[in-house]
Amino acid sequence: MSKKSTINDIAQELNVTPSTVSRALNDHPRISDETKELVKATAKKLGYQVNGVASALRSGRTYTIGVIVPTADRSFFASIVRGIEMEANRSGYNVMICQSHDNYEAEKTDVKALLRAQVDGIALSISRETLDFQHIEDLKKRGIPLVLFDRVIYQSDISTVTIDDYRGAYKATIHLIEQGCRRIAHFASENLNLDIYKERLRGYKSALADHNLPIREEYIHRNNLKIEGGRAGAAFLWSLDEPPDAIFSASDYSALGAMQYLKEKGVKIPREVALVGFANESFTAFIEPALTTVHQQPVEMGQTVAQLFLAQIESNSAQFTAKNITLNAELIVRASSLFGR
Amino acid sequence: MSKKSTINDIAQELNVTPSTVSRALNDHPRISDETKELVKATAKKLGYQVNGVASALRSGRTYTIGVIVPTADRSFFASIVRGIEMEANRSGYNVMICQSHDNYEAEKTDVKALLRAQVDGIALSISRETLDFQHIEDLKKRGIPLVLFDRVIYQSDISTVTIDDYRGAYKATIHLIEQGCRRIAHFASENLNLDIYKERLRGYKSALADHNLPIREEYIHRNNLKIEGGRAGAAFLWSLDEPPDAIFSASDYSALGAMQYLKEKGVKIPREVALVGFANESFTAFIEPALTTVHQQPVEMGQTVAQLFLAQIESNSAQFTAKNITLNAELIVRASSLFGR
DNA sequence: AAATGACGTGCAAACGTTTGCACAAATTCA
DNA sequence: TGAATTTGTGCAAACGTTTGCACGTCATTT
Repeated sequence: MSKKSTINDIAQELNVTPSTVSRALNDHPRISDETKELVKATAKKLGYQVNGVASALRSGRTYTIGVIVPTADRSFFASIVRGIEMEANRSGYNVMICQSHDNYEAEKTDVKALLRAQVDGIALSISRETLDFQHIEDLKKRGIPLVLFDRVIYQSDISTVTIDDYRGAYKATIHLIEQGCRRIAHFASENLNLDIYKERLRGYKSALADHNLPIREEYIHRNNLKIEGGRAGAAFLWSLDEPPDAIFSASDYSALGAMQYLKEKGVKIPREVALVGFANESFTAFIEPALTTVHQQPVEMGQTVAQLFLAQIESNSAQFTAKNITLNAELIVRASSLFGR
Repeated sequence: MSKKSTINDIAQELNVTPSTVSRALNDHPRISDETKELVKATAKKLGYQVNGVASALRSGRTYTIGVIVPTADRSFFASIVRGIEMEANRSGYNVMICQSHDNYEAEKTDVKALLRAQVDGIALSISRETLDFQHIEDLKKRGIPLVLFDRVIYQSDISTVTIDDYRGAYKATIHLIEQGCRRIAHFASENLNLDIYKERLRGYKSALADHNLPIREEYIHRNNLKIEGGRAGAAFLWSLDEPPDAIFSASDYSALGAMQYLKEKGVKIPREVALVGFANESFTAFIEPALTTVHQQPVEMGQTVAQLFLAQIESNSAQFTAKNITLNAELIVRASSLFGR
């Protein structure tokens, strides 16, 4: 009920001007400590709450950073968001989260909504469906601070944070080779417009090449990297004359799909086939056998995104040079890849 | 770079006043179709984007609804958020998501941040740690439209959306009894300040009573309902002279913990003990045996929250009576509860 | 032909802050 | 002691919209 109070109410109460109140609340150096105390006390007394909208309109800064993720319910993205939040909050920024649900149109709508809300900048992980990057270039043109993460495109003036997908995939494949696997299949994304999947494929191929193993095209199965994709992939591979003895999947979900299919078929994991996923989704530790996977340091990624972002904002944007940061990818060995056991 | 354009720019371009432009853009009935066309065309030409902040300041409405969830990376909450988003977007509202991480202080901070952002209302699921509800009453006093969901407190003037935890728990327990289980244990929350856990406990007890089964206090284990809690609970139960032949856990996570412990101990599930969880987290379908659980209709819950909320906003708040809506809980039977097999 | 009403637009204030500039009082410096 | 500087506050404009009120121009009604 109690009508919201404004700095004017405080000003009246104390017989000073709104300017003084504003400065006092913002700890302006030219305001006496005495006045500050008084102002803050009455502010509390009146239950004053700064009107962020008014403040944003005048100052041009909302202290809000917009984050667009494909989906917030994957532990990978959830952790990134958390990392961003942690770091942003420390500097007094808030985070506004939008989900694209891996849909191009939704991604564009989200961008619009965030611009409408006048966020101070946008952190974005590109949806899988997105093929046209005009909306991203528009952001750049408008001078909106922008950081891409994980699913990025490389462009001279755009900052990015990614993990080393290439080395992650390389490590995973090497691990399988070391376990004695020789016929290693790979689940790749059906559309390779996103670099992350290209890189994972490249890492896989390099590892094979470095160990003089042939790259057999029929072992590279492109699917949607979801559970069904993995099932389909496994079904295809086990229809071959010579099925693989290992699968390195570019996604935990398709690895899970394969695992389900193979179990149903009675193929023993990891005795007859070793499995490695990618992303360290939380379920990978719960399933049986537990899935070996590549950890992507999502919290650190989020923190890095926020740091880059804040740096970009503080450095009055004019002469900010885009940075491309790559984080380490770490192999987490669990039961599913211990071939032969 | 291109400086943001405003309605003034459009006005100048067309030799009309900003008022006309504003009205044209908002499809005011008194503006001629001709003018509307013109205005919208030049708006597009200039790449005009409404400044939501300015609009919000003047109109007092941000068309943003704030949502506070304990954590966004549980599929339960993620789905609720999605439901809210769907419904809100349809009415032109945006959603601002905050996570309390089940922490009381963070919850209060989130509320402040949302108020600062002048959201049109708040949807909140109370953190597990929250024992003091002053901040919620403050919201009510300030006249902020408020809807609580899932983890709620009942108060005459606050709208809530919950599922029927009592009947969900009752169904789950009955199911176990029908499977032939007679010594059914329960994992309850260690602090019962949240009604949902009280209700689940009550449903469990009622089901036992209705079938003339004794309620044995040593079979009711209170823990944090996380994985460790479930492990501890199972460890305790299997230290008893007569371990149970079923566990109905108030949470999927503690059910998982119990499952892990029991597997390690060599207890066969569901041959020797049946297991039922609560919430239908996504991993429950993936683990082995797949976990029987209670589905909470989170998307519908989210949609309902949004609807209640919008109704509350549109009905110029003055005479809005709080509603308490309860959704159905549905038992999803999977392998883990098929006792004896 | 005068009165009425609908139509289309303009005027100007308002939303609650922030902030450049100005200015008086107090303090410091030479 | 006078000048220069610092300190503390006020004035008023500005941020980009929205919106109540007013007003002129038509078409319609009586």
